[in-house]
Amino acid sequence: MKRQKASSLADLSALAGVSISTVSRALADNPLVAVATRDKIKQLAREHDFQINVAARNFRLQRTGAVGVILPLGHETEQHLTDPFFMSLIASLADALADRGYDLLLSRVIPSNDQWLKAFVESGKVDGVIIVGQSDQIDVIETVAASYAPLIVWGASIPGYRQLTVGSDNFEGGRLAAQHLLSQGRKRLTFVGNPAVPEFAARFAGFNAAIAQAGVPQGAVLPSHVTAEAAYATVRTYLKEDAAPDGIVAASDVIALNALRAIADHGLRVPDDVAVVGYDDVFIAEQTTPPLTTIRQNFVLGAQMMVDLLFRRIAGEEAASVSLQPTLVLRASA
Amino acid sequence: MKRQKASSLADLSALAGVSISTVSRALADNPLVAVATRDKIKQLAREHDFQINVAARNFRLQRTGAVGVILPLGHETEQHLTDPFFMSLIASLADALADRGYDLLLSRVIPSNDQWLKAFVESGKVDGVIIVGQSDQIDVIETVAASYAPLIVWGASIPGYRQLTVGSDNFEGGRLAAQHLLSQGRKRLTFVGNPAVPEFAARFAGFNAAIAQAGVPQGAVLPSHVTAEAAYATVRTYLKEDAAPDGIVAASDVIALNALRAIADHGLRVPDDVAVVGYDDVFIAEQTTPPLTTIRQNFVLGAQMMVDLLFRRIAGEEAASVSLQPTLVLRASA
DNA sequence: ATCTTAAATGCAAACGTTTGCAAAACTTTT
DNA sequence: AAAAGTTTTGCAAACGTTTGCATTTAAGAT
Repeated sequence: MKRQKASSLADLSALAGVSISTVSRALADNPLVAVATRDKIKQLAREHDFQINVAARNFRLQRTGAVGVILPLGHETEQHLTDPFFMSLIASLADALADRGYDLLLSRVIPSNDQWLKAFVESGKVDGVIIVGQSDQIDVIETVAASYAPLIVWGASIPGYRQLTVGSDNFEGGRLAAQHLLSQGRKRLTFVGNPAVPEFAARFAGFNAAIAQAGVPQGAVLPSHVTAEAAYATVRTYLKEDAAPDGIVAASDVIALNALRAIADHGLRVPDDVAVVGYDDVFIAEQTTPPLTTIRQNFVLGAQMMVDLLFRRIAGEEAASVSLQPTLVLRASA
Repeated sequence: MKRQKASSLADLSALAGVSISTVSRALADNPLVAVATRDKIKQLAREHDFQINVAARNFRLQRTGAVGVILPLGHETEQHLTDPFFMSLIASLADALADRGYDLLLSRVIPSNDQWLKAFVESGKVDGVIIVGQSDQIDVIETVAASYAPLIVWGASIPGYRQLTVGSDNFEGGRLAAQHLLSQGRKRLTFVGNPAVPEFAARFAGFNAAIAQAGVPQGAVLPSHVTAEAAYATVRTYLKEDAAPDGIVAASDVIALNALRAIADHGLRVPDDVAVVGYDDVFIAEQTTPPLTTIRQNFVLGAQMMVDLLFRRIAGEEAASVSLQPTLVLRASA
């Protein structure tokens, strides 16, 4: 009993004694083909462990079977791809796409001119694009989004912009963080993070809103860059210069991590002297010393939403931006 | 002056008044076509910003233009994809592949049976496969590697196995770590990590070799799992039970991170009471409190080597496994 | 038995490329 | 000016699918 591998519909059609068309239809469960024929062909396909040529199919169907996931590395070139939050998001995206039989084409882009997205979209390598993080490329994205529907962005939904976004409510997240510190009776709050990043700007706005409502003095902002060294240096310097804050809201867990270190190096204790609230709840957040109280973004849900929206757009349907609610995760740092 | 987008060789051939074949050859710099013709066609292609249909080309050439990057999630299901080391490696792989015009197809696999790799390879979706981490799937990999050449593995090169590997010299890394602690006069060393993971086993062996050579008592091993909680709990328990070690070599930075926390929670100081050496030098290693002394694996070089070897294999050439030398990075923890 | 309708199958084109081979267009040699 | 060579171009097939349309086969109605 020979069980040669059948590697094309033609092979299979020869084995079954029917035409290629019939085989194609049978495997696709097309009701046009008789049940008996269909079963026979499927059985044969199993026996000869037939795997359809995906490239040929996609070619014929004029699609690619892949979705591009792009990380624009705008202001913080080194940081992005290794950022645990983005990685977690990508992992979840890979899963969500795999569920639909699509592949994930990973691409990181350092925007050199404002044509990079257009070029990528027109390269025909993907059926849709997911951009992870708006970076400083909102306007570039907006331009392309105007004429290219299957494009989803992880980031902030900004009034007046039409790009389809999925993101957590950064304002609310910032508010939650500040409110938590305020509720502990802390009064000298500082926000660490670069407000030029749109996500961070929203978090900062929420932070300020909470402070305003509580009626304590306006908090300071330390416009730190996202890189590790920058965050550390910023906090370190701040602690030396200024009256010490009793609470820090960091724009990301990575920044918080470095704030923890700067505070420790300055001889202060967390959370006794200074409380720290992070943002993202990346997997190392519970492993820091002390473990980080932080604002959790649900990246599994986020990834699913993005993929959902993307396929709706690919199918030509309407879809609206989604905002996910962040939650406060209590650990030891605040 | 109309500048419609030309979307196929046919479009372009109509514009240039030559045949499709000539256009194809011209764009490929085939010397068969006259220089003047070639220049004209190339100019036209630029003007109408022609992008060749990659799918069609790959289909015709019977290749996919993609390389699969697989993360087998054997013993440590949750840990892998978010592990900063793997992510860094993947990022570098994406770059190295992009340089060669290849795409990266990300796939994470939870091995349910021993057919997963065979199925993936035979799916025809990729021209080659890079497996990141052997996990507990060495034998599965070995079976497929016997008949499928374009397969490269990040991991340990084990005598008797023929799979083509790129990896850092884990034995040497473990030795370096232990030696560093011994050179500080520390005498009670402990290794934290699960030796069932092949990479970790080699690191442990190097660790033991250094101890044997120094003539101090044999170090203890704490076969911790890689997950955060497990590592923390293991070290915490150990510190309570036993005479405290004065040096810990962790099998990874993530483990080291948790060791730091366990030590701090136990009321001991790093490095004064217990020194800690990590492994990998992931990006958070310099951001912990205190920053980690660790063994660096050069993932950029590693990724390039893997891609190099892969393309040699795809081209049908011979290639041999590569072992990279790890280096000790001195920071504050040891 | 013949005609009509329905169900099942097959034919052939198309997707956009690359490439072996044949043909055409130039060059050089005689 | 024809023959022989050389360079340049074009024809057509092929890669493995899917699918509109035509055709065959089976079933039902008269």
